Amino acid sequence: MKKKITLKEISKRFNVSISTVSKALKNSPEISEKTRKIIQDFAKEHNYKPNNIALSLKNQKTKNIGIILPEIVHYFFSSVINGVESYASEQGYNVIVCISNESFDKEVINMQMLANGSIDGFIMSLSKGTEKAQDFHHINEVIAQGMPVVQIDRITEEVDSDKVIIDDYHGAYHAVKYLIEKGRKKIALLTMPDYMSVGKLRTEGYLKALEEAGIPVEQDLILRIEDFYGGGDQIKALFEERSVDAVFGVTEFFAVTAMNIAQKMGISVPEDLSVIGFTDGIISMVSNPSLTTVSQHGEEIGKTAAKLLINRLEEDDDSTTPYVREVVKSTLVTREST
Amino acid sequence: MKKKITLKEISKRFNVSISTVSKALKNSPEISEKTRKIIQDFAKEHNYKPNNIALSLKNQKTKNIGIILPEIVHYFFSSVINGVESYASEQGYNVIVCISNESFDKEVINMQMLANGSIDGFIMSLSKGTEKAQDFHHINEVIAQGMPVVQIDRITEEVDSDKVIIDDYHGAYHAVKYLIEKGRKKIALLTMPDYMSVGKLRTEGYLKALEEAGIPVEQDLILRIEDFYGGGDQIKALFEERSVDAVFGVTEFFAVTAMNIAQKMGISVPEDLSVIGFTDGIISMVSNPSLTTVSQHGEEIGKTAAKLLINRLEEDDDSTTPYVREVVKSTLVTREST
DNA sequence: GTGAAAGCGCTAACAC
DNA sequence: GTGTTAGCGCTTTCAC
Repeated sequence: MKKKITLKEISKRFNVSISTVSKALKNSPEISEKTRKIIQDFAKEHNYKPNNIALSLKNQKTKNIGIILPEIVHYFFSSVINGVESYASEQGYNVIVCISNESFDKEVINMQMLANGSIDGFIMSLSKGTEKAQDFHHINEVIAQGMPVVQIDRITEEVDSDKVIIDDYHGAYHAVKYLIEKGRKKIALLTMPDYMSVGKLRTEGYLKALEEAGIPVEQDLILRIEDFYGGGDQIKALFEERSVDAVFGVTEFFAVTAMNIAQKMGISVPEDLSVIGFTDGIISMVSNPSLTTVSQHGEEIGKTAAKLLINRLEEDDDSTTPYVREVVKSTLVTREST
Repeated sequence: MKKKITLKEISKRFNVSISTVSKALKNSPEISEKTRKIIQDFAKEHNYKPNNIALSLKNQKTKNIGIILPEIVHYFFSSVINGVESYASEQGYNVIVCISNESFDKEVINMQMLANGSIDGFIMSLSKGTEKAQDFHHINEVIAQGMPVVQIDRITEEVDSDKVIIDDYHGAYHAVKYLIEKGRKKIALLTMPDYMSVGKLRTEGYLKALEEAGIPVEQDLILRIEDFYGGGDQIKALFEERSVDAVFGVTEFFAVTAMNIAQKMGISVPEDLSVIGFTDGIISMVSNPSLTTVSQHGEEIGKTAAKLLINRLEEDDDSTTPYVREVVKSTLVTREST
């Protein structure tokens, strides 16, 4: 078996027209049994497969979906891809992955590149840069061009589209409430700057839980960490200056970092300090002690988003299903750190 | 700005032919300055961009590269994607990601799906199933069809292609040698079954280091773990039955698991037990104590593979550059666990 | 300076 | 039962 074979070549081989071959391969009753058979046999033997590009051009659909994420070396996002990929491939779709690296510019370029026919629709989570800039024109443009977009996790209400999120607010609220029920009172919050949508919501959940329990909010127990893979110094300073009996980190990384710093300072976890993180990834499972976390169910988010997008792609063009907002429930996975 | 606009529509708008528009947009001197200007202005205003699919069909190249990996929720593989994506997007290529989930069948299906015109070439790492089955016909077939393949990490010599690997053998050898130099003598090996190419090589490196130091190999210090995210029971049994003063795990996960089990049994790391893992991921950084590892430089592997592939795609079809084998050096990153 | 036509690979309505 | 034709969007050669 060599080079891919085309309808044209098969048609030449048997001195018939291209359309005869096409029909024969599709088992059309228009074609005589005999002709069908020889053509099908030949095609099988030469492993004929229709060219995807030609089909895309003809059908005006690529059967590709684009997914744009801020980063990929991160448990949550890679499990999202996993979910998207698994549902998409079941449905005969391929997944084109672009990484914005948290950069607004790269996000814009990626979108424009893919929007020129390479894909049928987008699944995306906003980059840090985009959330900071609050500029969403690139997303609204592709939507205006008739290309469906499903926003996930880091979303904006400035763009009208399907959305899949977790209940960040309630997830955080329940985690902090759990700490309070365990008798903790001086609960530190390790969060992101407020322009990050998810950081803001999780912070609000924290505040709500404290308020409800009648615990006064102390601003110096709240650390806003700019660098998602940093914060060590700030955390250390906090432990040195204040007495703290629990930590709620809005990422897995923040929580584990806090736990390690505490242990090095002789603070034992969970006896002296309870720790809860967000994102139930591998880090949480292998940390020592293992980390109690709010599980984000990334794979389910990905699957849900893919389902929403593909449904929309397969429905009639003129149908005008309203946009939906799916909320995937987070769950508290308790382990040794609390 | 609405629906994507085509050359045809522009041509109608100005009552010129399609080819005139095409040339005008390409700034061809054949077209009068005046015509060029009005067409270009109109195109800019309507945000005209040529349709990628049409270009692909015309040029017989898609500017997409396919990457097939056994899994993605894994630091090494996601950093490989990162590397591939970053180089590819610099060069104007998109990346289509497929996940075989360690399954032979899914690997075959993915390859065939992509090979029908969706991409120009492959980057791939063999699934566990494929290594077990030792069946590589699907790969040889796409190569026979003229589609370049770059194998990375988990490779086979049964397929003649470009390859990018790390020096698994030497990486393991140096890690174990390091343990020996630290005075360790009863060094356990946590490895994969031998049909996994990388597991086999790392095992050989371990054996070589022992041999060189004159330390007899003890088979019951060698654990072959079938489940890449398991092995806890086997490890526990080992620690209970034998006295061990060091552990070399061929994955980060094996090493951290061993470390945690040891600590729970009251064995202190690194005093009583030194631990080294493979793959320098986030787990290693946040474990407590942090883990000494053999860094695999996934991102560099991805970048190198992408470079190799794209170079081959852009060279003349008839040029016959011999296949190369790039070896990315692994490095030992020492941390608290040794 | 502009346009017609062929071709990339495929499908489908319509002839014969 | 088989073939012709047009068309998806674009490029490019060749005519005018």
